[in-house]
Amino acid sequence: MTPSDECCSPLTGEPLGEERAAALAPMFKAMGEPVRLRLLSLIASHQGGEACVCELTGVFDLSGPTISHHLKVLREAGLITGERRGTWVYYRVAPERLAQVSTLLDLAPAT
Amino acid sequence: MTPSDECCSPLTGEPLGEERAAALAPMFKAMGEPVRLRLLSLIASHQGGEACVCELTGVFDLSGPTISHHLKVLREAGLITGERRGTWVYYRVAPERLAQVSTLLDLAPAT
DNA sequence: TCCCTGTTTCGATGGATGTCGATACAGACG
DNA sequence: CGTCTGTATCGACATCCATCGAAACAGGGA
Repeated sequence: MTPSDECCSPLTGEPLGEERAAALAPMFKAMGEPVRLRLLSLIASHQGGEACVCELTGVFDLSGPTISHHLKVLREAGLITGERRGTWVYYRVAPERLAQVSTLLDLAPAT
Repeated sequence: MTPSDECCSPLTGEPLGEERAAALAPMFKAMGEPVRLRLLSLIASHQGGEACVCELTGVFDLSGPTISHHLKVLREAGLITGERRGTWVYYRVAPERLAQVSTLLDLAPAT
């Protein structure tokens, strides 16, 4: 499913339709795992806006395949993008997707 | 676990610590289920800022216990609060929690 | 070419989770 | 008090998911 949907009115606007909810949920689900949330944070806060997988694996007491799996989930949720440069693979966040979620949760500033 | 933690600097600020991530993940996990995301949206967008369970059950093709279970997950994640008034139970969102998440995902406006 | 390292995929497994029916609890009303 | 309705809990079950080791793939160098 291509997440090329236009953006999101806040939750408070109108009830989320079934399809919209089904499209948004995977993003939250991806961030709903502590390791993945930390991975996302590590990538987002990394200098240069990107982080090498080789730098991420060492942070956790988890096997390489497990880290790779979590990165795949984040990638398929559209939250990060990966690029191979030579031997190493670099990941960076997808800012528009994070902004989309942030906007969704923005309750009306002042009622 | 009391979610009385201080607020959140954006993801881009510094890497999320293990505890902070463990505290935040349940919120995302709760919203990572389409039915729960719609429930949250239904409550958030409902007139008066609160919604009766009796109005929520009919929206979905799911049993009462299942809806009750999802509301419990949202409640335990701190995203909604419930109050019984007579026969019916009313739920409303916890604005500060949603704002917390929204802020967390707010990437620095301009780098 | 062969090997070495970094990363991903595969297959298996134990534990978490969404769903249901049955049941229990809470409050209103005769 | 008994009963009816709305909501929550319980127990069970099927499915999903995080994790691992083994193996495959990618690229760089000897």
